[in-house]
Amino acid sequence: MYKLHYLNMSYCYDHPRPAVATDIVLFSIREGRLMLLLVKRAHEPFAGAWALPGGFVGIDENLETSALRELEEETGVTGVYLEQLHTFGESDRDPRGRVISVAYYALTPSDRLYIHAASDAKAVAWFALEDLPPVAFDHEKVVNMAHRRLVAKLDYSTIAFQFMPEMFTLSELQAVYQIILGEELDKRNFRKGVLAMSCLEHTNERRRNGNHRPAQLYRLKSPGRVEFIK
Amino acid sequence: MYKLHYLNMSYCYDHPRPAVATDIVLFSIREGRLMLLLVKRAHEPFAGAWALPGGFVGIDENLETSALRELEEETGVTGVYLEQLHTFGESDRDPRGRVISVAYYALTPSDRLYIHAASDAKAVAWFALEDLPPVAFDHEKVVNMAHRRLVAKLDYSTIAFQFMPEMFTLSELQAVYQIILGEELDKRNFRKGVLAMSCLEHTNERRRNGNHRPAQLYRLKSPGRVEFIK
DNA sequence: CTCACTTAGTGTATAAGTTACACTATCTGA
DNA sequence: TCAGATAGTGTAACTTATACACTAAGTGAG
Repeated sequence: MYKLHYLNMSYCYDHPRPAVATDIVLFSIREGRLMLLLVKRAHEPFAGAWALPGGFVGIDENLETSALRELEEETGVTGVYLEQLHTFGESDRDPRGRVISVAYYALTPSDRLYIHAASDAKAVAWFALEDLPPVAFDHEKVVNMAHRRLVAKLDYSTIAFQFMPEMFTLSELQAVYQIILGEELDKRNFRKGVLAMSCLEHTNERRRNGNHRPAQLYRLKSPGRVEFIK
Repeated sequence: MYKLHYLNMSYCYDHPRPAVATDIVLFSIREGRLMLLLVKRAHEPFAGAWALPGGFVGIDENLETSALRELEEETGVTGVYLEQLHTFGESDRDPRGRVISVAYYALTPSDRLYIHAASDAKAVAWFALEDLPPVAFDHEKVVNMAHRRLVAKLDYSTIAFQFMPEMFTLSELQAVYQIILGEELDKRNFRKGVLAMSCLEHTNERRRNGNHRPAQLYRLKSPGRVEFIK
């Protein structure tokens, strides 16, 4: 039976502490599919297996900072939209000992992705969500929760805009929604819906590609990537 | 600049680790108000100040277990509904050093509350949410997030049922919603709504108190306290 | 230069869901 | 038996969501 006292620091010094890590589920839309970024582990345990990018939190490092740093170190990806997902702390989730993982999910537009294996990750690659390889630790659980959160937030937030580049057409935006939701949406209702949020403004530019009418380019109204409804 | 490797355990042993704690925001409806449980701190820092119940996580202890244990040790309260809220990890949130806190919120019906100051808490007391004393650390932020979450979940989940005793009348349930939302609800629409969820069944018992028509008693349909929509 | 092709862009009628609203029912206690 | 108190019930108006088909504006080939 534990006999710990609340914020009695003697416990802090006298007892072994769990390690604290961050893990990141980075989503992006690529090749018309919802994909996420995995790194190939170089070391035991699970050496050679795919896993979420992540790593241990520095003693004076904020959690978000840690997540962004690990992501950059292992994959070279920066400038993503980041949100905390859940903290996974089952005492047996890491075979080497107690590791508590604060999981984040991140979103990035498809045009801002250059990735490279770095740090001690052997390789970095994008995988379609519905076609994941086996992953290390409890990372499948983390990925599933991140996906459920993403789908849920599509309905009541503007989170999907984080997948879009600076300027985009309404058809492109609709395609993103359809990919994440896995269903077709009605074009007119979709446009009515997103314009009713009144967080889009149309630029004076158009996208002309292919032998057809060029599409109006839109951007987010308020400067920066704002989320209006949490 | 950090040079940490992902799950390279050498980091774990070579570097100082943050302490990990759990904090619990326990809500209940009392005296017609939404209240939460605070403990008076016995030790520095913030000795004598009110704070959320909580404490350090044991090295082999699951996070939920830790939260429930701390709650019981410090306040005597058991058997609550518990859900993870958020993990607070700002590097300066505790004056003594790095403490990462996994915050939970908990709900309990008003009839199952016996509280007593225990462990090294000087005192334990319920406070109305809109009339909180100054609280230690970043606990005000934690409380605010817990409250927002609670209000948000009223709309799309059956979480409010966790405030109810085994059997309750629809008027009592409506009162709970009104207290949490801070607004009056239409009686007929409310009853239509909750009955449409079809997770209530009416018992054959009635509550007769006061000089008026007795009310039908309901209970949750499925055994246990189930939440249907996460 | 015009025609075939491709995607962009637009409005309306119906269905579904939400809101507003007032009276009768049933019990207690004087 | 009557006054007082809370329980319990339905409907019409309004708002929101859904289903649905054609015209517009480019490109490129013949």
